[in-house]
Amino acid sequence: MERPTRILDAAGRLTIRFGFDKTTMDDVAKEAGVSKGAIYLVWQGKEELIDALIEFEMKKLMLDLRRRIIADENCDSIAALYRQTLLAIQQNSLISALYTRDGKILGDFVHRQNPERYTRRLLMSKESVSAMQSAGLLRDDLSADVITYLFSLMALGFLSINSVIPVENAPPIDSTVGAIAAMVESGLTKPGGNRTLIKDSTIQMLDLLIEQYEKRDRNEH
Amino acid sequence: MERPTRILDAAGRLTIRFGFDKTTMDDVAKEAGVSKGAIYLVWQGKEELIDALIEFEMKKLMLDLRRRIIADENCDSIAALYRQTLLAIQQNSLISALYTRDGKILGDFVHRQNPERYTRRLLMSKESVSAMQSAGLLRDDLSADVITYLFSLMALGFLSINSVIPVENAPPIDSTVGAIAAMVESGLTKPGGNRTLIKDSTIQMLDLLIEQYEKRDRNEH
DNA sequence: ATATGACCAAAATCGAATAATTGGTCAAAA
DNA sequence: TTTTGACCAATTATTCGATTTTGGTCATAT
Repeated sequence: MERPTRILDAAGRLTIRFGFDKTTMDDVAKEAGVSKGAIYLVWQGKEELIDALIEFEMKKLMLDLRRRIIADENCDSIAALYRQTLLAIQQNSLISALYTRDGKILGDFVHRQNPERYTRRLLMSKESVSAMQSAGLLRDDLSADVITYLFSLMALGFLSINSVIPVENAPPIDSTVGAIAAMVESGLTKPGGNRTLIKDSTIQMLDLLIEQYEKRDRNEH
Repeated sequence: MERPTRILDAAGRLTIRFGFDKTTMDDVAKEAGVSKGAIYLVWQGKEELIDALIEFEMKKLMLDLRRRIIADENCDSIAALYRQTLLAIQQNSLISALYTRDGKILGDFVHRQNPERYTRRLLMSKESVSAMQSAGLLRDDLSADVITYLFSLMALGFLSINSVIPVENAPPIDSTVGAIAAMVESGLTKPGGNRTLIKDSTIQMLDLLIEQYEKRDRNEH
């Protein structure tokens, strides 16, 4: 594994355990098995390292989501897509924390910086929802804005509910996301419509995003 | 207005503004226009006052919800019921904070006490969901547990999303709850079924709960 | 009977001085 | 050239006594 990647990996591990605040450059260096100076050979400072870490995790998320969608042969509906998206985000503690604004992980760090910088909206943008409406895949008696908001709201609830209802009282994750997907399927999508392209076009979009991350990586070194 | 009620009112106002921690007994007395001793004539201490405040707000919530359901002549579906519930909770800052575990309002106080004491599960219990399934009102291909969880999860998302997406970027509340209700209607409920009793039986249940609060009030003084 | 607010002990807060840690650098080592 | 880790200024954490605030009481006033 490349050295910068090893460093980001270490930074990620420590950030999930201790949060941005309590993770020091020294810790990262030690965890990655390199000297502190080595970090500064790649990034300008802690802020740049964290930015890179988030990009790194976003890229990991996109790759994971891509893998999931390809593996799921029934992934030909928006509901199924949404379900894989939820599962992928939930697996990535850092992006999850970023999305739910988990104070434990974000700490004061993001608050001191421009907090807007550390918000991720993730897929299901207004534009794509709008496009899916036009394609007859989503019900169109609700505005694209509201549907997008609904997707965000359910994701937030799903990702943060375990701090309100302890996991031992919660149903298994699979049945929860399954139920969300079932509700979305019959509650937000439109029967019929041309579904054959959903999977392919989503993967294409993911490829585009992943390509962008890789291009940025190359430019920065 | 009764004096204990005036005190609870003052306590509520201050708690919403400053949280449990920063609200002192002196402040409450001053805000209520009574002496500090007067509070201790009614309650044993701060903890008891806060407990009473929460009961008080829960009762207000129930009364408000009752009023809403009666006023809404189309309130003959679970979706419509859920919608009024969300609106009612959202209007009550304190219960809302309790539900979402808003650290800003709860402060260290509830953490020092038994935190379980300060969690409210609110309507849509497993039992009532199960009953509605038996009555053919909710789809039964999803377990009552999961549907209950879904209701909790959406409520949590709805009540806490404004700290993730700023209100200026959010759709109006009415259209949001409207969309949630629409999604629940076609995504979780079953077409047909005997709806005529939904409204009446819910009001009956609320009356029972409200009666319990009033009985407890009478016993305590 | 009822209500008050001065009063008290305990807890929280402040402030300044001290100690420890942190992000970042760079001369020296590899 | 590439990498290191001792080093530094600056920020942050800690200590601890002084001060203030807080929850709670009760002799007194109404």
